[in-house]
Amino acid sequence: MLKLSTKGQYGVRAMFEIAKGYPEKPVTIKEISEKQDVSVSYLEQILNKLRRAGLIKSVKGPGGGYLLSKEPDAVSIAEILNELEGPVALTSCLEPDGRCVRVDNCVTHLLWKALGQQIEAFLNTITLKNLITGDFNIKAFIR
Amino acid sequence: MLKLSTKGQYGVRAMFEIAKGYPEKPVTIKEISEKQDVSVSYLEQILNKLRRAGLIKSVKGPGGGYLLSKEPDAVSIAEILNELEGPVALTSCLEPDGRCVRVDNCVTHLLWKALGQQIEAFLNTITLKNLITGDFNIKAFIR
DNA sequence: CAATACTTGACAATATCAGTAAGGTATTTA
DNA sequence: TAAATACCTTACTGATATTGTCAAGTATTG
Repeated sequence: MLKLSTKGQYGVRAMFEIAKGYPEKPVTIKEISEKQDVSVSYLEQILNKLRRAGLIKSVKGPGGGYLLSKEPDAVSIAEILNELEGPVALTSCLEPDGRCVRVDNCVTHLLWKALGQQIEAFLNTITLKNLITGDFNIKAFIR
Repeated sequence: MLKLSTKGQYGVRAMFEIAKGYPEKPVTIKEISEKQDVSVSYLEQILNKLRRAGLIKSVKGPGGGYLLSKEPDAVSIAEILNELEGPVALTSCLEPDGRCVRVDNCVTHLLWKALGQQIEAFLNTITLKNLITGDFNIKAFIR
């Protein structure tokens, strides 16, 4: 249960590659495609969204590519996934524009909301820098 | 992102209704259907799985219905969702029978694994009793 | 024995996902 | 200034999973 879409997964991996070029070296789609084994076409869709959201900047022409807009440790996984898949919304009534007819007598509403917050909180603490250095601590979050 | 299927949602709500009858009063599908606004046919599929998994027992004949197999505070939300949707597996390579070709150089593998564990840990601590009394503490999990 | 309730399996409409394809636009370097 | 490089946009399609419905049973009890 609770699958992450490939767009989200690939997006994070693409951002990881771009982050490695920070702050100077633009990373091309082709490089990302080869290193992360994702088609150029598909990556274009993904990077487009991320660029429009301001997470990355593009540099055209030979020697061009993509650059991170801010420092790797200022980009959380939550931000990336939010742009590609929207916010965590375990049920449709928890979506930004969703309304729940049953809210008041819905015993599970609070449960899903709490879990969603828990997930967001986790993803907010992990950044691209953590991914690069590999030093995010699993145990810190489990109690 | 990260949607829960209706089967999982309805399943938890159905278990909540059944839990309210614990330990004596069998709860019929029809009652659940009316109180939780889910079709009888669909509930049959869901309750079937839960019964086969041993989470509930069925009593046939007039006055029959479904009963919880164990105490409400011994049934976690994780158990219910596990039966209906399988274990948390954010990516296909984290599924029970999945193998990841890229594991070794996959920077995100550990990340998704950690998040999955975090989610499972949360769901393991919430029980049907918590749902009934409404006293699960959100703040306890967020740091 | 009739009412009530559970059991099973087949099936279909939708929606979402995952990915491809084609053609266009912009920029830089030689 | 032209060729190379790279990004941009839109449309489309096949696969898969979800979300149920429907029909025809079987079992139990009052």
